[in-house]
Amino acid sequence: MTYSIGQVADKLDISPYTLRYYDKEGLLPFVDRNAAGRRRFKDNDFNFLEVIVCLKEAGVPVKQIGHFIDLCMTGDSTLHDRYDFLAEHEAQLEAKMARLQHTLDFLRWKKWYYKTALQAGTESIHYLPGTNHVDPAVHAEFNRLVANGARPKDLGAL
Amino acid sequence: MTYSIGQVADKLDISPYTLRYYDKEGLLPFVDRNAAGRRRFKDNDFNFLEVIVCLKEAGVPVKQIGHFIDLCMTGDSTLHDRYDFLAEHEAQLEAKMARLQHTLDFLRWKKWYYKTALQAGTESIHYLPGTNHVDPAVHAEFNRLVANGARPKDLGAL
DNA sequence: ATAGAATCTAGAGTTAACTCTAGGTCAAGC
DNA sequence: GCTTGACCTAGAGTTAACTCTAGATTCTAT
Repeated sequence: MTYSIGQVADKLDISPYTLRYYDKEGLLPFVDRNAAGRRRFKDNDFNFLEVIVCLKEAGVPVKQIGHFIDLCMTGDSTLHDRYDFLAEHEAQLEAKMARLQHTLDFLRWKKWYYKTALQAGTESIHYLPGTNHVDPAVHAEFNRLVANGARPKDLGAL
Repeated sequence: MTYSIGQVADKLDISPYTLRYYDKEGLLPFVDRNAAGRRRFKDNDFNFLEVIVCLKEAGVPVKQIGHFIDLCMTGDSTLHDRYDFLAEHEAQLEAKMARLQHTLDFLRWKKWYYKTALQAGTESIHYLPGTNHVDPAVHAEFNRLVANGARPKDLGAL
């Protein structure tokens, strides 16, 4: 069974333009061509495509993905490099997810900040008396609620 | 207490170029200037900067962050819009983290794939007999190990 | 007082990752 | 047989987010 570029594009929810661009950048050296020069993807190619999509989602630049594909095409002598490549990007992704968790925590505290302002009808309830400056005690109060067992995600819900 | 653009840049680990670019894009309307026209950041400005950095990390485009800052400068009439804005990006970030978790799972399965190939000295242990095509049973085997309680993160460790 | 560092603006340059255009070939349905 | 749509390449265009340059000004430390 083989697939045209359009069929692959539909399956992966990627445009044919993008697939050709990936090919130009060396990400798809495994794809066959028919007599007329059109790309014919095989079932096994989806194993590579899956990896490409995964690395893209992980934020790996196209050039580096191309390097990984090069390693794949070279054979068993590169197994260790391929392992290291994946381990490196696993670590980077773990670090990114930790950062995003902090970002999410912050977003939730700010949501609570606006929820309480909204309920009071004015943001000024959070200001130091006689200023437009946020009272640091407000964040401390939020943290206290969380420390007492409230879930950040719930605190911000209207 | 006020801070120069360079001091803020150091604190936030952002270049002064980038801060000026953000200003040009309307993200920093709250920053004062001294008599010579130089930016003077106040302590309270860090509340805004924190939000900007958070939204950037969450992947929100600069233009949209500018819109949020506009809402902030307008006053209490926009409290609901600001709440909705944060709620929307909270949801988007949650979705992104779920996708990244899948990506991480995939990366770990591939790491295990290469770990086992490495231990065998050849990737061909994963191929269907007489082909260069990966046996789908290999992924199934990994899933079985996970279902039996192994942690994906540990399975790939050398 | 003065040298060197930091800042200012306007605007040009860079980079990554697409995204599309032009001009042509190929294939499937009527 | 002919039309319509999918595909091809080469290369131009786009967009976001910086990043830097030039030329002028200002601040800081001797």
